[in-house]
Amino acid sequence: MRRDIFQAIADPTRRAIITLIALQAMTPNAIADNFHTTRQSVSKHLRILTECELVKQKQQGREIYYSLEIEKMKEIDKWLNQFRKIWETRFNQLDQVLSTIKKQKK
Amino acid sequence: MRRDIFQAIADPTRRAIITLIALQAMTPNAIADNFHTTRQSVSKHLRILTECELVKQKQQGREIYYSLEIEKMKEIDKWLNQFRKIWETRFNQLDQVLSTIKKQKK
DNA sequence: AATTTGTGAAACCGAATAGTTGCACATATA
DNA sequence: TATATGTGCAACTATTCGGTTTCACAAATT
Repeated sequence: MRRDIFQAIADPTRRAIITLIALQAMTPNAIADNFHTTRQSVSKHLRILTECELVKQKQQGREIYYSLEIEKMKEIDKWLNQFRKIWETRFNQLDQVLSTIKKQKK
Repeated sequence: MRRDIFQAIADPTRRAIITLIALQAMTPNAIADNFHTTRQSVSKHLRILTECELVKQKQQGREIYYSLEIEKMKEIDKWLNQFRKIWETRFNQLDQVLSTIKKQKK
């Protein structure tokens, strides 16, 4: 049972949930109303999101409000950093390297 | 057969492949040498990465060099933008909204 | 021409996944 | 107290996934 942030955002429903609760905390029922799925299904997604600490909950009587753990989202951004360095470079390094390899082989 | 970029980067081996070929194009065999897996397994991952246009290939005789389609990576960055706006805000908006909802209910 | 090498793809398998159904439990409300 | 509501969780099912094995084919090498 792999439970990392990349596996968590792989599912489109979970990405939609994340976007939905990013700005305001919501209950599972309220979240489910926004999709063509059941409350139980949303509950399962929330469990997965909670397990990888992407989401936090606040009990409010019998209702549970879920909201995004925004700090955790930075981890994706952090992973992207290595590629950001590349795409910020003007010329196409990849083609350069490729032709370099080609030359070395000859 | 859902084939989007988020599902593509969900697998840790695929993320490793992406990192590996980000700076220089490599053949499937060369890639496989870097992991504890078979060439066929890598080939399957490359197929998935190709299907969602994260990777491009260049035939070189009987060898095929795979390299990262760096532009495609920007799509993840683009998706992150909506959250970047939030985490760049100093105070915690989420708690604010939550207490607002609480007040409205009373 | 025969053999080796690099590759894609199909068939198969065990594990994981998303969703549904049903149940249990706690908190509201009548 | 009885009923309605909000929720988590377990069991089940169909589908997908990652990996292995096997085969086919084309390009190099002998």
